[in-house]
Amino acid sequence: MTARMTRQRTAVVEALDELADFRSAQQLHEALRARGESVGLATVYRALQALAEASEVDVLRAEDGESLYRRCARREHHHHLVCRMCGRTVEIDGPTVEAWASKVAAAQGFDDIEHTIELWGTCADCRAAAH
Amino acid sequence: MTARMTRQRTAVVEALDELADFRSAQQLHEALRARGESVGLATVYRALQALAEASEVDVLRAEDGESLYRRCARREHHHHLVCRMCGRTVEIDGPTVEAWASKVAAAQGFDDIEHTIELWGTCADCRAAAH
DNA sequence: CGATCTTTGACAATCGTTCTCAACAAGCGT
DNA sequence: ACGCTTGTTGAGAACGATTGTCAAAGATCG
Repeated sequence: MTARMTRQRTAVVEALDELADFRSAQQLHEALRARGESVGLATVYRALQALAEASEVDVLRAEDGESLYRRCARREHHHHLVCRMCGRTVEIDGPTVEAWASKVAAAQGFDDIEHTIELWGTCADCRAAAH
Repeated sequence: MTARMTRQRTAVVEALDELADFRSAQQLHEALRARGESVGLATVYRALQALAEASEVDVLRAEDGESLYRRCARREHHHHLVCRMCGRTVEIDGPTVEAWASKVAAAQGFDDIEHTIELWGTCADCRAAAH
C-alpha cells in the first residue's frame, strides 16, 4: 500500500512540470519517449491516475472526451481557461460562481454537489498562427 | 441534403420526450428496443448527432465521459443541474455567470469562447433510495 | 544481501462511438 | 400509384482512449 518512488513516476511528474499546460496521457507518453525515457503507456495512465487522486494534478475533459492533465500552481479549488488548440492554460477562480452554484443546487434539494466550470477558447497565438 | 423524416428518427425523438431526463445513446436504444421499435444503435447515434446539430437536443458529458442527451424545454442557452444517479434534470440559467465567463476570457485575449458549466449532484429521491 | 510486495510493460480486452457499404425507403415528379 | 433519385438504415468492422492481465523487474526494509 506504500507508494513507491520509481523512475517512471518521477519521469511523468517531470514531463508534467516541463509541459506546463493541459496535456493528454498520450501526449505525455510521447514526450517521455522523445526525451529518451522509456515508459509504458499504461504506466503513464496509472501514474496520472494516482496523481489525480492525490490532487497533485488537475484533470479535465477536452471537447472530444479525452482526459487532459496538468500540474496546477495552486492546489485549492479553481477553474481554467484553456486554449483548445495548444492547451495553454490560465487558472481562474470565481468566488461568485461558486456561491451561485451551491445555492442553486441546494435550492433544488440536491446533495453532494459538484460543478464543472471550464472555459474554452483560442488563445491569441493560435489565432495568429491560423493566419 | 434534405433531412428526411423516417420511422427511426421519429422514434428517437419520441423516446427522448418520454424519458425527459438526460440519457445516453445506449439507454435510448434500449428503451426503443424494449418498446418493440427496432432501431439500430448506429442510427440512434446519428439521429442524436443530427438533433444536436440542429439544437433540438442538449448534449453533455457524464463524469465517465459518456455523452448524454436531452430535449430541453427552452432552446435558448442554459445550464443544467443533473442527478448523477438517475439523470433527473433541472434547467438553470445564470446571467451573472455568463457575463463573468466572457469577461474573464476576453481579458486573457482568448477568442471563440465557449464555456462548460454543469452542476452534478444526487437528487432527493436517489439519496432516499440509497437508504 | 535477500525476502517481500508493489510496479512495470507488452498485449489483450473494454467501451463508447464512428465508419463501411449494400439494401432500403422518403419525397418528388409523372 | 409508379419509378427515380438520393438520403437513410443496420450489422458488423474499425477506432481510439482507457483499463485489465500477469509474469518479470525493481523498491524498500530488515
